[in-house]
Amino acid sequence: MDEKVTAKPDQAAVASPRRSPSQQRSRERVERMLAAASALIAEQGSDAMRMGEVAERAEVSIGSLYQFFPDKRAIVWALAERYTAESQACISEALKDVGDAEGLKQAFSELVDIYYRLFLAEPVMRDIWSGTQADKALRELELADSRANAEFLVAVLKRLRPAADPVELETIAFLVWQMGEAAMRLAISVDREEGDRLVAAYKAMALRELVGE
Amino acid sequence: MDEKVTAKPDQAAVASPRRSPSQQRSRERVERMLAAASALIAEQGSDAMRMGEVAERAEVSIGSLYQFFPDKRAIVWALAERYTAESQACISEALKDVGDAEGLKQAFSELVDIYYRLFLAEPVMRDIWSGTQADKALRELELADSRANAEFLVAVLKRLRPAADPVELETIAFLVWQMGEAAMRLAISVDREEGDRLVAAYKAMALRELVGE
DNA sequence: TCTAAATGTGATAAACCCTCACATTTGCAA
DNA sequence: TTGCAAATGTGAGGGTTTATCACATTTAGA
Repeated sequence: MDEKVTAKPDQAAVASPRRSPSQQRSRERVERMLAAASALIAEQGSDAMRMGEVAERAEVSIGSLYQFFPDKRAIVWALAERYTAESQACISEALKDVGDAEGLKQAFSELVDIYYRLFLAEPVMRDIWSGTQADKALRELELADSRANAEFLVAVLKRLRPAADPVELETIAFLVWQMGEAAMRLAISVDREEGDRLVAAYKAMALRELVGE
Repeated sequence: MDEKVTAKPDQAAVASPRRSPSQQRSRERVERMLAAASALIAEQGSDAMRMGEVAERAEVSIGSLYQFFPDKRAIVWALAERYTAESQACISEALKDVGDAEGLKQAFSELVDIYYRLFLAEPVMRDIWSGTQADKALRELELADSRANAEFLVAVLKRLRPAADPVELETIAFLVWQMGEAAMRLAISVDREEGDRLVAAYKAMALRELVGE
């Protein structure tokens, strides 16, 4: 037989640093690499980002880049992970003290606004979440993130509607959250005016789902 | 100065056939190319699809491939366009005779089911719409498609709620439609049971938006 | 001071996409 | 039928990019 077994690149493989920087020196260099990548993504998008450019801008050899990141996707992934960690903290904070329907309305509404502004202002985040669907590792990160955020919502919902079926609450929260991300992506890819309308419509729809009516 | 002006590939450029096949012979060959591409995408995804493989499987030289498609994305785009044309016809058909709220409920519900089954069964469509965000031409195609489909919905809504603000109806229809696509993408990337729940939840949410409550 | 581990380097292999100069086939007017 | 221009077909090779690896340098700590 002797089939070609060229080991197709396993897209699912976790994109973790191939070597974690243990010395101060290398930790700083890794920061520079990430900063360079971030800047390049902001300028041209992650697809057009070239490993050589990242190395050059970080004042590092291409070899050093691959010392800490197994491949190109791993760099994007590392940036995405930072964003998710940050935003989860923010979301958890915003929702943790919600006690009644009115409070949820307030908090959720603010959260949507914050996210929208973030999407409008952060080219890197925008680019990364756009490419999310094409990359298995990124998609999984986003799903996990979305589930975690939905969990914060579920906690609130359980307090507000203790009689409701937990599975249904989970489903609704997860769906509402994912739709929010979809709405943001949509909103930023049309003109500003329509985007605003779409976000407002989403907000209304989501609140109807979350607090009953 | 003498900057490098390597003409970054203009991702926005329309991906139309570089030469339309005018003879019967070449039209058949183009069909073979598309069929080969479709099969390869089904097997490994459009990202992993190699132009050489497409040519080989279509029993055509690599040069012939590029005679009719300016680049790799153009092949994917051509397949995507076929799908949208087909599905638009189906959607238009399903919605055209809707006269009252109950009819809309019925028709929309069936439409969602059909789409869901399609997403579950069609690896090619799935892959193409997944990659949609990363490719400008594809994103535009999907947006245009979504708008067109939303238009069918708007037509129905205008009949059912003649007093409502047209702009708001447009917004709602567009949003509901886009969320449907997002819900499908989400549903197929989790296990079947949860996927079913999510689609059902989406359906309920969408109907509440469309027919009032 | 000395050594093993950590880190740094860049030429180069490997994989792809796409072009181009040239060959072949087709449609059709004379 | 013949001749010819347009359409179509071909695949070796150019150019770009990702990623590797053998070797050089630096660091931590015994």
